[in-house]
Amino acid sequence: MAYKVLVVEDDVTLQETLAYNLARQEYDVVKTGNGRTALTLARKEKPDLIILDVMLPGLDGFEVCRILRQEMSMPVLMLTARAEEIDKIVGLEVGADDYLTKPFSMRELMARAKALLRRVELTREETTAAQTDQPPKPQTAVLTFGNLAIDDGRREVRLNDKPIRMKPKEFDLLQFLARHQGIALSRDLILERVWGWSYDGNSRTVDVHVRWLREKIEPEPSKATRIVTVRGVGYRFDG
Amino acid sequence: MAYKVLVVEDDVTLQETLAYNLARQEYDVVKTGNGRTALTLARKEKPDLIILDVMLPGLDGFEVCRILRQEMSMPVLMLTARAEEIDKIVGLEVGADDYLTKPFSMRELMARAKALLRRVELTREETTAAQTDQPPKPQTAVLTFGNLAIDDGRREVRLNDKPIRMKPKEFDLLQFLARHQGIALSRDLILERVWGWSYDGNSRTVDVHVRWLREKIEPEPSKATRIVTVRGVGYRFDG
DNA sequence: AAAATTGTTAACAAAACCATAACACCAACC
DNA sequence: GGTTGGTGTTATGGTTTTGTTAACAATTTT
Repeated sequence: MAYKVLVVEDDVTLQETLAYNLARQEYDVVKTGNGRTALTLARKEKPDLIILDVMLPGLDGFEVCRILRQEMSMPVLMLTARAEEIDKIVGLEVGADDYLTKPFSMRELMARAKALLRRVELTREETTAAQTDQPPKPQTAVLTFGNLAIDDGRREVRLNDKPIRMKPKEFDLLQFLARHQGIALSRDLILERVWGWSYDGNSRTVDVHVRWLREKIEPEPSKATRIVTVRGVGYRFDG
Repeated sequence: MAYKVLVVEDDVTLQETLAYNLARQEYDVVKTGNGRTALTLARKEKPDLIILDVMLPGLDGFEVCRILRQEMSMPVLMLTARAEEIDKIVGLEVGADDYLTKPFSMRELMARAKALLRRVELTREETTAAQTDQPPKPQTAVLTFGNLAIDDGRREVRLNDKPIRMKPKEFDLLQFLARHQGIALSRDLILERVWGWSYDGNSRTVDVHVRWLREKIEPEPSKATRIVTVRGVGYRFDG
């Protein structure tokens, strides 16, 4: 699922640049230039990460961070123009998780945001596994279906322990299908999750890729038993 | 005589903040953002205390600490962003004297630094006369993959027991890949971990370095089997 | 100061990838 | 049995990604 990022920055141009770049990474973006609104939004939207400027009209970034810290635990990345403020930012007093001093490169900001979100991912897996008593599906391990193994870490698919060459999209698609094994998935959903929401194209694309997948993992591609067609809907992966 | 403190932190701003605060306490400060330079400086300057960040480009803090521990005995205070690393830090594996998790307050850091230096003062008095003239015995943590050995301690790569000349970045890169053997690593991740966060350049840089590595460790560089390309992602080291 | 070494970038070549179109097929409904 | 709409299949050309080399800049060594 896409991460949600709250951008709190009163400089309109910077705010938009940030939002644009984050959106390009397929993050959901919520933005505001006001400290008080930031609090409201944070409570309502429960973002996975907050990018927070220090200099804000009204309630400043320090305050916002401090207050949020008492209520929630999402990581906060602070932006500041003054190096002297850093003590305060990463210190106990405010307690941000990371910071950047202006001017900063967008690349670095993205890298750091990504790093913070990686941390979220780890804890998220732990906690969701604890909550649901569903069969815990470790996202990192190897999905195995009989003689078929989908190895996340190596980004490799093996059939009878023999690695099979997969194109990137093929791997992503197979992984997505396999992760939702036994559920009929619509082409639209598949497109959205594997190709990304910004993809604007023909849903027949899925068919073609499914065909290629079948070629590689089905003994008889024309009589598919693993990736089954669900007429009127899309496809379903059966172990 | 004033104490000498070595600050190893790649985040320039934090590095400066640390240096500034230490200098205010009348300590002599030597600083670097690079793990390897840290080793050199430590050997040359023989500081009384080292403040060492874990996340460093190239040689990370764990390594630096581990290597130094075999040669010298000054206290090491480690900085980390992740609570999970603590066991490792204070455990035998790394053996730091103290640690702080980011974010921390400058006040607390200063307090701990002072405490560690107090300990130095005591031992210094006791042992100034009876110095050990035993040369440091570099113990080898060697990653071995068939005929390929990556010697952490000596910072040397051997193919069929014959040392191979490696540029620093090449070694760092190879080491990083080898440490995460069997996992597909994205160019972004590689850049972040080997070149550092603030690196702002082209990800093709990785390609070029990989090429050079392959030239040195692959029998047939164009048909790489050790450093495998994972299309759409990056590279993977297979033993 | 010259020379060697090293890291980075640019530019081009080569390979892989993928969306789409066009047509064939099939299954359900009338 | 024919029609219709959904799905299967294949080929293709444009795009993206990666490989490779060389040149340049920066650094270190001599």
